Amino acid sequence: MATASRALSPRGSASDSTRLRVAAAASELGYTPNPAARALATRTGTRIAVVVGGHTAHVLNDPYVARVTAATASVAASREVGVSLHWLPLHDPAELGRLTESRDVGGIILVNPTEPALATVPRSARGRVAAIGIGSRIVPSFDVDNATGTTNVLEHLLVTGRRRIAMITGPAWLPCTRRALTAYQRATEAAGTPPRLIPGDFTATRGHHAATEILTRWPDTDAIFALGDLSALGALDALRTSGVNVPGDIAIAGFDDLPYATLSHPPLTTTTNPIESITTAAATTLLDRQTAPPLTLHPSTLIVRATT
Amino acid sequence: MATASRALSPRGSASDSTRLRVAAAASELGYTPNPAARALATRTGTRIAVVVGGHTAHVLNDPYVARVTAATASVAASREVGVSLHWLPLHDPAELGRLTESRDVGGIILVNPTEPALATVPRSARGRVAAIGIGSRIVPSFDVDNATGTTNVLEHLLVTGRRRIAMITGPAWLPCTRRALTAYQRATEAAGTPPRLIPGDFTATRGHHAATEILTRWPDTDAIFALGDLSALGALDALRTSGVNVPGDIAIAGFDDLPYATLSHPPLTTTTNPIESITTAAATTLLDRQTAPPLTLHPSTLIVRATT
DNA sequence: CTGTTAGCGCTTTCAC
DNA sequence: GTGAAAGCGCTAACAG
Repeated sequence: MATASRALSPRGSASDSTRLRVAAAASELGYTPNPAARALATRTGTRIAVVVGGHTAHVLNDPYVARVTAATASVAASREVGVSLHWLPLHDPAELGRLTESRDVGGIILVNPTEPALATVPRSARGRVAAIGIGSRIVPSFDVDNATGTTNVLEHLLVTGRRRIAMITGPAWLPCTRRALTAYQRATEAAGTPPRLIPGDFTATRGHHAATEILTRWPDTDAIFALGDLSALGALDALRTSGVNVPGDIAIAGFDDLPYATLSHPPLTTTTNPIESITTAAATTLLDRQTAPPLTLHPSTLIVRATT
Repeated sequence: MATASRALSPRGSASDSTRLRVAAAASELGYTPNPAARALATRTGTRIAVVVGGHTAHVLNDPYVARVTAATASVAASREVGVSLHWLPLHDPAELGRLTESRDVGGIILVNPTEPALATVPRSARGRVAAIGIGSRIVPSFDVDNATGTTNVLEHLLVTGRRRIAMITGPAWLPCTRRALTAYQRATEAAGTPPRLIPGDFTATRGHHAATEILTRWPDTDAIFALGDLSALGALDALRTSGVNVPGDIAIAGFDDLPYATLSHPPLTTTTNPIESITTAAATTLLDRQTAPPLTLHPSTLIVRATT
């Protein structure tokens, strides 16, 4: 019994002969390991929780979150574990603590956490929590390289002769927004270009309004960079309505490279957000109990289409 | 110990007094049930598998599949179980049998199954498998009401004076395509209108090509109905490029009501596909071990925007 | 390296 | 209605 267990496990010590013998017997009898029993014996947990920070439960319907969940569920499948999806109310992150205590949660993927939320992760949970977004001393972070992505976009805008570049940001509480913001400030400063910031929330509607606002506040703007393709598309829509020529009068660039980015008129210049690979990396780390570096950044690559 | 178990379970027989006493003690000691132990004892499974039929593993990256997975993971979370995501190669559906055998899979949600795939579900799995798409004698189906959705769209097109309506379908192997097709044939026949069918695959690219093909094969077409918003958007793009006026010359309608549908020029008329509610219904049935009717159809509601 | 022995935390007989 | 005892299928600890 124990021998069998050892033989089947890659890290158990068993001679090659028994290993083979056991493997043969196993397939002979149609043996299938029972993850529940294993989880009980090793108290290792039977699922990994995807926990999404947000102000309303609505975040659970976000397509971006859906992609994270699906990618996690896909790598989880190969380890015979499951994934559950939870909303973490940012005004009361206590729920996170409960999940880290839960005996059957083997790992937690924190999506869009805030500093306060990260602070509630107990030290004892080290190695069982990973973040997509910012991390902390005990939570390793896996994220898209927002700063470089933003810098690349701005660089491209500058190289193509734009000088008065406005930016539509994401929600202020989102750490990734802040990183992009810093990159923007650094770039505009270096170029001796005036900073023009409008807060956004990643939605098309807000992007639309933001663009209108930009037009009235800074009529001589010659480029708009929106954090999030949906906002960029909304902005594009607003400009078209106002009779502004894109990219003739104003260039537009987004962030994410959503499927629809290629369908707009003109097709949207943007930079990729490889969320599936990011998620896979985070989930793999958790499931294989690897110790991850504090920060793993996945590159965002610029895709120049016709709005710039 | 046993008493406690009985008291905590809603269906256990215990007097109200002990039930209260146990509940008090439980919260006092911060007791948390261990799903793995329960799963082992009841051999009830520790996760539910979302199994997606398709020809390549690429289906796992489909945003539609992601939404199904996320919705499942969300209801699963409340029952303390997880979700895993699997690709079911349609050319070799044997994997499905393996999953139904697996001791730790408590339920299976079959996405886009085909008849052959459904045939591999053993009778013994009745009650542990639900389908989003077509079902079978032993697999209850949860789906969007494709037929009525399609009929509504066509009705709307007819009422607004369109007579030569072309349809861009989905992949032929997808049963939902066939249902929509039937509705289309019925409607065109009733209206004494010529059927004009072009196969599609739900992508924007294919929608683009399909529209071009429609233009050359049936130049007098006055409406295009695409199964899937992405295809509709692709078609819209093609028409614009060809200088066709939408909706002046040709009306366009899609199916799904994706977020992008509102962003096109003009905004796309479409009909909803409430996949989250559908999924929630299927998952709930599985997790609560309810017996579902053979077919549960969720309504698709027409959203008239400006392409018709 | 391999066999034996205890549990992991719950539910389920089975007596009382 | 309630307690005692026997597992569910595995791995960890301990001898050999």
